[in-house]
Amino acid sequence: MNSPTHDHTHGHKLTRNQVLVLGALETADGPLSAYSILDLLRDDGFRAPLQVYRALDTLRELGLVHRIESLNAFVSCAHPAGQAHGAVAFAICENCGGVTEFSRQDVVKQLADWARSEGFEAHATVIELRGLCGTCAKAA
Amino acid sequence: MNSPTHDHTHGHKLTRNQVLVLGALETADGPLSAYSILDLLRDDGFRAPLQVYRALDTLRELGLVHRIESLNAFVSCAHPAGQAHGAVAFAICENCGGVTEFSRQDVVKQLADWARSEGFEAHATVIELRGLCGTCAKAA
DNA sequence: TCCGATATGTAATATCATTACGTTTTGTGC
DNA sequence: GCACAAAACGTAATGATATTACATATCGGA
Repeated sequence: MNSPTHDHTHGHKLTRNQVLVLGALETADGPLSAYSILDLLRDDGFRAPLQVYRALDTLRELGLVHRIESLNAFVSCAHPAGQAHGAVAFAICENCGGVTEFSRQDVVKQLADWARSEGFEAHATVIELRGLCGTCAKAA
Repeated sequence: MNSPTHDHTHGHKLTRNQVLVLGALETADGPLSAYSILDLLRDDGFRAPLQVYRALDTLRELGLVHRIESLNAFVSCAHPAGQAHGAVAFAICENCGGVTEFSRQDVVKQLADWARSEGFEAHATVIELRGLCGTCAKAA
C-alpha cells in the first residue's frame, strides 16, 4: 500500500527521480530534509543535493509535496491522488516530530479577506503550529 | 525617531549587543538575515554569527523581534513598546521585499479551536502570506 | 528527423545555524 | 565591598541547508 508508483498526477508523468523522492517521503513517518532524502537515495544513484531539490520543486508545483518552512523539511501531501486543494496547515509535534496536515476553510477565507482589504495579492500561504501532539501532550 | 535606545522592555534592560541588533532591525526597511546584521555591525565590534544569534534569541523571547520562517530572516516587532501580544501574521511581498505584520484574532481563535479539538498543545504559530503587496500588485 | 523544452549529472560555492570552550560581566545576598 | 551564581560574551570550528554554473541527455511535438 501507499506505493510510490501510484498515479497521483492528473496524467502528468513523473520522472524516475521524482518517483524516488516522492516514494521516500511517502514511506517516511515524518518530514525529511533534502539531505536526508539524498542519503536515502544514494543506492538509487543520487549523488548531489540538486537532484533532490529539483525533484522537490516539481513535486511541489504538482501539489504532491509540501515544504514545512519552520523545519526546512518536506512532507508528502496527505490528500488522495493529487486531487487539487487550497491552502493547508500543519501541526508539528516538537516531541515526536510528527506532522499533521489539516485545512481550515474559515482560516483561509479570513486571511483572504485581510489580503483583499489591503490589496495584497497572495500566492502562497504558510500556516504552521508548533507544539505537542495529543499523544505527547498526555504523556508529558 | 525610532531610536534603538527607547525602552521597549517592560523594565528588562537590554545589553549592548541586543540594543545594536534591535537597532539594526528597526532601522532596516525590511527583514534582515542574521549574516546581514552581522555585516552591519562589524564596525561596532561584531565578529561572529553567534553574537547575532544570541541577541536575536533574547529579543525574540521578549517579543521585540520576529523570525520570518519562509525567509530565514528577522524583523523588529511592529507593536509599540514591547507591549504583550499574541500570535501575529506576516504578508511578504515577493517583489519589493517588504513585510507587513498584522494580527487577526479570528484566525488565531480558529486555529486554537482546531488544536483543542485534536488535543494539540500549541506553543507557537506561524502565519505567513507570500505574494505581492498592494503597491507592487498595481504596478504589475 | 529536427528542434525546443525539460530533465539530469557534477562540482563548486553560497547561505544559514549550532557546538564547544573559555572568559567577562552582572545581579544578589551577605 | 566581597563571594558567588547566572547570564552574557568572544572566538573558532563545524554542521546543515540551498543555489549557481555549466555540460549532457532525454522526451515530445512540428
